[in-house]
Amino acid sequence: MPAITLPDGSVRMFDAPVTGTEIAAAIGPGLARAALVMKLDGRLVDMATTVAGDASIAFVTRRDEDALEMIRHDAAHVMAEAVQALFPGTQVTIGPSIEHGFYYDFARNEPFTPEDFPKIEAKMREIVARNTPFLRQVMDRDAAISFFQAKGEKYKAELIQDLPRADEISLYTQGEWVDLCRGPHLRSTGDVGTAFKLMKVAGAYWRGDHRNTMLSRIYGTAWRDQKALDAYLHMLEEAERRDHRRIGKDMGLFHIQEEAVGSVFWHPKGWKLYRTAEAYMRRRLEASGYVEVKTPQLVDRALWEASGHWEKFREHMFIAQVEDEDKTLALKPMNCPCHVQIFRQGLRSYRELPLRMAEFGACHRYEPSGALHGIMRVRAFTQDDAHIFCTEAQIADETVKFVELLSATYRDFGFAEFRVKFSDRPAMRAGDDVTWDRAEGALKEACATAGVDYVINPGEGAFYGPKLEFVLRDAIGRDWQCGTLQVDFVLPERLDAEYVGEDGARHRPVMLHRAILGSFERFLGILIEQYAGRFPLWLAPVQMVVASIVSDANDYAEHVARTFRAAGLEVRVDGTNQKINAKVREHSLAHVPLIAVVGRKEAEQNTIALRRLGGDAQELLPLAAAVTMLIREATPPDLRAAAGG
RNA sequence: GCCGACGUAGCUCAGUGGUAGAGCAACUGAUUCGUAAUCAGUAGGUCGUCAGUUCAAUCCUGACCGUCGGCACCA
Repeated sequence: MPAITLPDGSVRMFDAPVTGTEIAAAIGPGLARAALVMKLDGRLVDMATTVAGDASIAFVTRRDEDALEMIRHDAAHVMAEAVQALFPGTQVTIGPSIEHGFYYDFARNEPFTPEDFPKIEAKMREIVARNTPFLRQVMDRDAAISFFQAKGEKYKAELIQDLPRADEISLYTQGEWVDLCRGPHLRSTGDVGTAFKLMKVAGAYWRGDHRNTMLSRIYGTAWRDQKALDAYLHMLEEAERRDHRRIGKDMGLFHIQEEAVGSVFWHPKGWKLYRTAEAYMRRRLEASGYVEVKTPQLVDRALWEASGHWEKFREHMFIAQVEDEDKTLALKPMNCPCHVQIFRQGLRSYRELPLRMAEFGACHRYEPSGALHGIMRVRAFTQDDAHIFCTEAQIADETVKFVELLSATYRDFGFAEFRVKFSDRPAMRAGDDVTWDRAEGALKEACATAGVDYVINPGEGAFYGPKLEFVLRDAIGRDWQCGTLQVDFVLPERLDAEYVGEDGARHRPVMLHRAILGSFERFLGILIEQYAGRFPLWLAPVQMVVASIVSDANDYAEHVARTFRAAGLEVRVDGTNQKINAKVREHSLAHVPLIAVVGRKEAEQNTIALRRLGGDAQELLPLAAAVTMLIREATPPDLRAAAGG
């Protein structure tokens, strides 16, 4: 006699066990049509699930977020059936739903190409139109293994073998086709709908391990309806326009070429942007009690051996030899060992701690070729790096201070939101477990004090200590680690850093490795995408163009430019022989925030006609007043309070 | 590094087994014009590199380099 409680609190009695389908039908024909999946005591189950006892039930319709995930999951099943129908001999492996869609990994000797998509999509539409129910079936573990082995699906058999003993093995059939799946599923293939599209093919290692076979992955996207699909595809096009590689080229910010793979050639405008960011960081660090240093690029192998990098990191290091000397040097992949060398000069006192040592350190790392990505992932980059030498008792306080500094910095650059990951001990690590316990504990405690919400990122810590990763998202939705804070008990030990304590004895300091932007290259790449090249005035590499209407006004245009330049603005003059329409268009497309238009009238009256990017209004302003106003607007955010703005 | 796709003028792209085209940009000339494209002309390419097939290769084949999308990696 199940009593079914519905989301509105009402209770319905049934005199025998009922399926979700029957409950929905009992409530009304509209719900019976719309209900795709049932939430049984908070757990998603098939509509065909029988409810024997009292339960609370909610029905998921197409509009619910859960439904979208299931549409995607089921689309993966539909695609798998289509692929196996079209390409006999292909084995299925796994096919989950993901953000915006789904994928399925297939084992096939010949990889798929995008040219196969139309065929597969057509077959998928057939399967959807066929509208066969997804039927759940529980099978004995050994029977399931032999079932899949008999079908030649050795990957599925392997998956079942590794499933926890306690787990029920469920199979889902859709017509003739059957797949191992935990479920739940929509009612039938028709519920998937036709708002899907296959997007790309890719290789992917079986079980994510590069020692395993490479499978052939097909990515697809799926939505509730065509409108949502179209909106998504449109969003992707928009995102492509924001791509920092595209904008970097269009705006002439930087380039990369074959002779220096993974290194950036910064052009004047890009370098101006870089310097603006660097100057900002330098002011921030000075105001936060950091001292800045500069350490060598090329350092003898001996130091890297002492620090542990030679052992753990050598294949990622650029090694340099000199002909006349029997020495091996390496381009530094990190700044930390060098900073310890500065710390070790002379005898340090506890009174000097915390010692915050910053460097805009240029590092080189031999990154795998497949990892390179524009200026976001490069082999030569500059970190806004610093190492805080402190006592264990100071970790929490320094972490809190750091998080505050990082938040203020991100906010000033226009990133209101960022995510934090806590990466704990990796498999390959230096230091014993007791030390790791202490380091992780201290960092967690500090996070609690700083009020930082984080997600655990298991096993992803640095080899010398746990870390916090501050993650920003690019235009295409990819996450990038920018800021980081790492607790390190190991390196001070290895490199023998010590200070004299209050007690007169020698002690080991703790090192906090920390960066806010991470690498300038990566951060600027994300910044470019964030603003799609339309930077706020203080960051814009060219802040103003003075455009003359007639050549008679060119001298005045130069005068205007000189006046603004003297006040600190980056200004160009466009005195070319073009119509003002063309000039406005050109500089607007180049994302110049301010266009000062000057003709005979402005020259006579000592004014400018100001036009701002993104608007078509014109403001006629006396030159002197415009300078005062715009210089104030162009003040970097950290200086605004001081400037009274 | 692995799987796949791609590489033609500064940029975006078209094209063909008989050594290449468009638009924009550039340059020259004319035009002096009031807020998102003035007109005309000129110039510009070892078709990523190296081999092979062929009477003939930018096109077909292979290797390499690079880029792009994933996977793996990211101290």
